[in-house]
Amino acid sequence: MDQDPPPGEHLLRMLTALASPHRLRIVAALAEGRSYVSQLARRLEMNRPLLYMHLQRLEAAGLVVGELETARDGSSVKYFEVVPFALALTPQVIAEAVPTLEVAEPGAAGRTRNGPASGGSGEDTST
Amino acid sequence: MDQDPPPGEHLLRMLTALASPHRLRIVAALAEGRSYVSQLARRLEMNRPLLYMHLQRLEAAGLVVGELETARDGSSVKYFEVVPFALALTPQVIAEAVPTLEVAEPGAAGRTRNGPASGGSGEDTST
DNA sequence: CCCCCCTGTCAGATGAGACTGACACCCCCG
DNA sequence: CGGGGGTGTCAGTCTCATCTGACAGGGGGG
Repeated sequence: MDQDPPPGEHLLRMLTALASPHRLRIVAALAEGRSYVSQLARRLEMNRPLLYMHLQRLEAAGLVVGELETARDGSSVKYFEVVPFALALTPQVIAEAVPTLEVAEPGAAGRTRNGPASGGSGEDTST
Repeated sequence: MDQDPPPGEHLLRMLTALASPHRLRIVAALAEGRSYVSQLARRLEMNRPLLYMHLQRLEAAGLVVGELETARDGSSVKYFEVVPFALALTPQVIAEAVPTLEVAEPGAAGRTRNGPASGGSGEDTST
């Protein structure tokens, strides 16, 4: 089940996951130590369902991991902790990752939005 | 003139600027060499106004710079090129940048949602 | 003169994500 | 039994970024 997500897709996923003040704050909070959903919701003063969604997004991007622990008393508590990721973001990295981005999805929805594109004017390869 | 944008704000701006397949593609294209708007629009097969907006966003984040050059014949061409940025993205960096994020809109919204102090509930410092 | 290439900006339609309140369910404690 | 956490999920609303077509210029060349 461990497929290879193209670098471009993964990069985009990480960026979209982090491009949100709430999610940045969540990561920062988890960087100080693991916590469970309800507690974190109180700490950050946000609704549980909302926090839940953000956590799922972060987890989908591989930035945090959640584990449902069952205490001895039987109560279930879902702990989250941050993954020690390290992403060097440079134009070079982006340039190498982009070619693996899926261009657009034809097929489904009948939007055959074919573009005549340019009229073939001066496409030069000048520096 | 040269004010200090808080690290958190700047970080968020860069992330939101890059969290878009189109903008990633633009950066990748510019990484191969400078280009002007119309040419880039043809190359990436997107509308000029749209590309224009994305370029402004990238420029606002300080990831690219645009310069309006006037050729000898008087025609104006706006060239863009990528800025050699290098951002190391780690939980640590985020944790340090987040405290400088503006919490929310001040003034309005009298949500004095002050925590009734969750009492002595389970605010544990467990690891 | 008309045609072509370029920049810059806008009102408006569209869609995706953010956000809320409520629900079903579990388990312990008084 | 009732109350108090905790998780997981849902339908619905609402805001905002995105995307499009069109416009108003500036300037060169056949």
